[in-house]
Amino acid sequence: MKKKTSLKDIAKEAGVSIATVSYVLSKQENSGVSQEVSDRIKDIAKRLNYRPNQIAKSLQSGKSQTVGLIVADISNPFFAQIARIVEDEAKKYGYTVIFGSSDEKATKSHDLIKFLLNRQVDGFIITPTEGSEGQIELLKEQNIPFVLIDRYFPSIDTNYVAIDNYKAAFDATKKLMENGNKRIGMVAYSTELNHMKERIQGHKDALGKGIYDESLLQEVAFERIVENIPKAINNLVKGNEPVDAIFFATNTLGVIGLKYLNELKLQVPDDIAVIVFDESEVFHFFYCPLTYVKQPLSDLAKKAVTVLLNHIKNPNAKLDKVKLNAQLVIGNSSN
Amino acid sequence: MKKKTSLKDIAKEAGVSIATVSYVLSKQENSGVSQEVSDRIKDIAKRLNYRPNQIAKSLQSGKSQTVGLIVADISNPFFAQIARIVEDEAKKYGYTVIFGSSDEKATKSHDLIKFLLNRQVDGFIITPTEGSEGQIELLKEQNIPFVLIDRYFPSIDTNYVAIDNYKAAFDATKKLMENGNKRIGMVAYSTELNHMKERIQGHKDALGKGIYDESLLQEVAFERIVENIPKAINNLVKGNEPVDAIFFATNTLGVIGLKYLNELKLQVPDDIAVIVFDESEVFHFFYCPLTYVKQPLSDLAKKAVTVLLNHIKNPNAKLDKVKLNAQLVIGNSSN
DNA sequence: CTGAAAGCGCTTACAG
DNA sequence: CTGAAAGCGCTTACAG
Repeated sequence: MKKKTSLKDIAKEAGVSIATVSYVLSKQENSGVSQEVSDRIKDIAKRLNYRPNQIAKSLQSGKSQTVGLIVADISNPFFAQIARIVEDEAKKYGYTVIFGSSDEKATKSHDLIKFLLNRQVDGFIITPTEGSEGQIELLKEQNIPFVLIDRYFPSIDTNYVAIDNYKAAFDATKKLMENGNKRIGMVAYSTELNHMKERIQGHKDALGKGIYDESLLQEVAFERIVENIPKAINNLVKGNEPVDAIFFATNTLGVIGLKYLNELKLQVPDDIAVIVFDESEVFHFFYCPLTYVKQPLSDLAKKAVTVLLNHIKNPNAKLDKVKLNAQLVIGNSSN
Repeated sequence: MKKKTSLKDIAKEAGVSIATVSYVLSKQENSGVSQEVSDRIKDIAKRLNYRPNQIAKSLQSGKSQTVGLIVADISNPFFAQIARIVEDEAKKYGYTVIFGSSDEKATKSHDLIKFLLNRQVDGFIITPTEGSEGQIELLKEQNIPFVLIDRYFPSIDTNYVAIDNYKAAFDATKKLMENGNKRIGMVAYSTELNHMKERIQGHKDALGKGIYDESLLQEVAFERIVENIPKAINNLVKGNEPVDAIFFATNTLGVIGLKYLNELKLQVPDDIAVIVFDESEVFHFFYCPLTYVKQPLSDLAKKAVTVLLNHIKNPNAKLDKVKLNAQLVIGNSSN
């Protein structure tokens, strides 16, 4: 097991001090080391396959050049896509990303934050879970840079990058109305998280006081989607007043919901019109083109990184509250 | 911006040395610090919200308690799932995971390895890309613990955890034959990577000398799948001797392929029988249940972590070469 | 039962 | 143009 080569090794070999080697190798052009010595050091470094120890640098600088990414579940394609973009974007600026999955549980998210804080991450990108307000407040108090993504807490003054969910849901429902649908149901998650509340409100307001009634909104719990989505859909399509259309509030809800509509032999869009929030590969696979609310995922994630790095650099920067617009897309956007 | 509290702060507050605080807080029961002092230190640590600096620990110990996970693309659900399992499994043992996506490019993979090596990862879990043999050899030479996952190089003696791809493909094709199909085509990636070679060979051998002919194998390049899969399928179904069945060598190929079969109005399985290597949510969505080769993804990823951590602990452990069996699953395995 | 000291690999004023 | 020294936050023999 060869030892890794350190500055000390190079210094010994070159017959100079560690400091000199450090100056040369950290490319401070103005270091004022003679060309001859500089070249010799660089040669030796290359020959010995020198790799700077980022850990030591971090300890010295107090900066780990690392960001923590906390998502609900990295295996969910929505978050996996975000992770990928964050990865690429962070790498551009020399940052590494460490990720963790909270499973929508506040306790897990709290553990993750502590774990990553021990790891000295310079900042966080977080999709906050329900009930995690306390943790977020704590990060604020400790002046740890972070940005919330996808969701945020209106009650807490933080950086965030999100979609204008109200408008997106409003537009989607209006679209269904324009197409002649009267009763438009919605399948949503039952949660206090504001991104969901906004989507629900958008749907409600689009329909308007006269038309909207409570039975049009079907909420299902995160943990029980497979069992409860069919129930929700039955409530919408099998009552006295079956709906003409359904608006699914997320990708996952849409996947499972459409699968169930298939089982019911309900044709989309002939029997029932459907709009799904979010677009995923899965839908490109459906027997007919769907309409979705397409989130600008790439912009969302890139912006989150930009905002975070800016706040890491400049702790006193004023907070960024970014809302991006989603788009209604008919058919697959990749086509 | 409050400074983070360090051992020094606690020591000062408690009126003891840093060493004593360190002993108490690292829970060496046998440290021999008096109960009274120990309690006082713990109180102060709690009050000051002490969080050990993992970076400093790492520098001291030479171990970062971090593993590098290099996959082809974290946004691909197959790898995202692996990432999730690796995350959970690694966390159990106190390890953090840093991931990176190679996009199946050897240069990117090489850069990632160097980047993560600077970060002092204790070891790697890698899905090697075509042409990355050199990098893998280098890791070996430097005695850096690593395990290859999903694929490996038969020519290099390394740890790996993979599927018995030959058997899986052989069984899948045999299954199609049992069901009465004669001409069975295969859509595969064009690559030298052995997992693909083995799948191709399994298909070939199952059909046997008499039946197999070159035109049954359609290979498409990683970079051009969207354009080339339709071509490949046309070759299979529109020639003089159209195939009865198609075996898709991966999940992604299956998704795009089935979508195209749909466009051709070919019914599965009535017009054509299909088996897809790998199972994903996407298929649960298809209008009829499919048959797939189901990889034990969870076991695969867990095993990879176990193997890696074992080799980190015990650098002289003999190499682990693990092949797991895939299963033929009819319909959705989650039902 | 407790502390002084060295060291992990690096950077950065400061002095010469 | 170059080096000695201090320090980042921690651990760990060693001495007392």
